[in-house]
Amino acid sequence: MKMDEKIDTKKQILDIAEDLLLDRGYNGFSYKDISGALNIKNASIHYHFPKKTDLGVAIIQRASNRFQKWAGSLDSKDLPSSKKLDEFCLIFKKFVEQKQVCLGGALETDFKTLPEEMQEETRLFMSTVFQWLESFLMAGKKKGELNFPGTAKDQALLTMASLQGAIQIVRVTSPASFDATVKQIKRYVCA
Amino acid sequence: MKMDEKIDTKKQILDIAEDLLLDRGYNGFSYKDISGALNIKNASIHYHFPKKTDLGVAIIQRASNRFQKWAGSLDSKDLPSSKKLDEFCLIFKKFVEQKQVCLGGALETDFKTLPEEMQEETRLFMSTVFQWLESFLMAGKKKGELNFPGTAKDQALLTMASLQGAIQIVRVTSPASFDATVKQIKRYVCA
DNA sequence: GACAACCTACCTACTAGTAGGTATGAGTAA
DNA sequence: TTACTCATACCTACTAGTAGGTAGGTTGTC
Repeated sequence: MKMDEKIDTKKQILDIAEDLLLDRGYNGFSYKDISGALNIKNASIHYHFPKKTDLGVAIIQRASNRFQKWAGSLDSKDLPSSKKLDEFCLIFKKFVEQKQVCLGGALETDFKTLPEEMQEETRLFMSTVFQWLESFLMAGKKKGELNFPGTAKDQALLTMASLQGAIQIVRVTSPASFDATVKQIKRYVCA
Repeated sequence: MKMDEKIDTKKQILDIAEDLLLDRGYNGFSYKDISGALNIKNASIHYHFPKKTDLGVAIIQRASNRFQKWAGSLDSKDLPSSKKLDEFCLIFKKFVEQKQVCLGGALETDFKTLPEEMQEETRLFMSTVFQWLESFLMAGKKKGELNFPGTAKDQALLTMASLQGAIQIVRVTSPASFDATVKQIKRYVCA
């Protein structure tokens, strides 16, 4: 097998495992689900990711890198803060369409059952997102484009909690309830 | 064995199963965890709850009854809306102290792996909570004790999503972040 | 004697994970 | 060119342990 085919399989495993994680939680999928979907054997997954922990850590790290790339790209754009906030909400909106939850929500709910390494990666990932969100909100307020009481940290917590919760609530209501929640957030912060 | 001992075991099973559900999710615990904690055998749990589905449904129904009793009791009290909102947040705060998530959040995250009956019970439970929250907010606004833009339904969605998300976020931050989120919600709605 | 509440003993299916073998291709060396 | 070596990426075949669940027996109480 060629080099690029090897990389491809590893990437496919990650893609499917990430989907399964956001669909059913860390304890809701097994190597069998992945191998079945890719038409390979369980042992092949163990070759790329010896332990399920390794797979879990890889998913979080990849998502973390993806977010940092996304954030860096958005920061360099000259857009009004409300449009940037829309972009942030759009990340979640994409999960809603597939009735998936966000990575943070999935991992936090399963947190107590996660191996230590995954717990640590989850903390790092969430802290990265929170740092970006807080400084984004702070900058927006400074520019007079956003408006909220309290500290940017408080508002970042509320915003993140709302989006994370709203995405889960969609599973017992409808995608429209996510839009309604976003609309309500924006009524508050978009001055 | 006496009647009340039977009832007691069944109640203990429910208590422990509910704790496990809020700790680790529906796929994160097994009959073994319950039987071990109660020093009984797996088969005894199957006597009271033939299928895990039956156990899951019973947990949700009990929580739903508990909430309706709670809501009925609060509605009959003559308290300012902001105090009543505090009481509602206090339900969640109790979970935070044990680093548990709320029932809705746990079930929604595992939703796609739940048996059909549990999915339906989850929808009913959440709809009960939402109905109460919406009419509570509406009444509070009418009395001039609460203040929010948009409809009471929109605000109910935002409030619920925030609390549900905040409780989960505690697992990667600290209990203080829950308090900060609640404070932020109240800055908006408590006129 | 009937029934409730438990038990032992078992089942099948699945879990993550391992040991060891094989096919393929790239790199080197005569 | 051929032949040897090596690593990659997969495989078969297996393990021990756990999952939810069942059949049928025992015990204590009305």
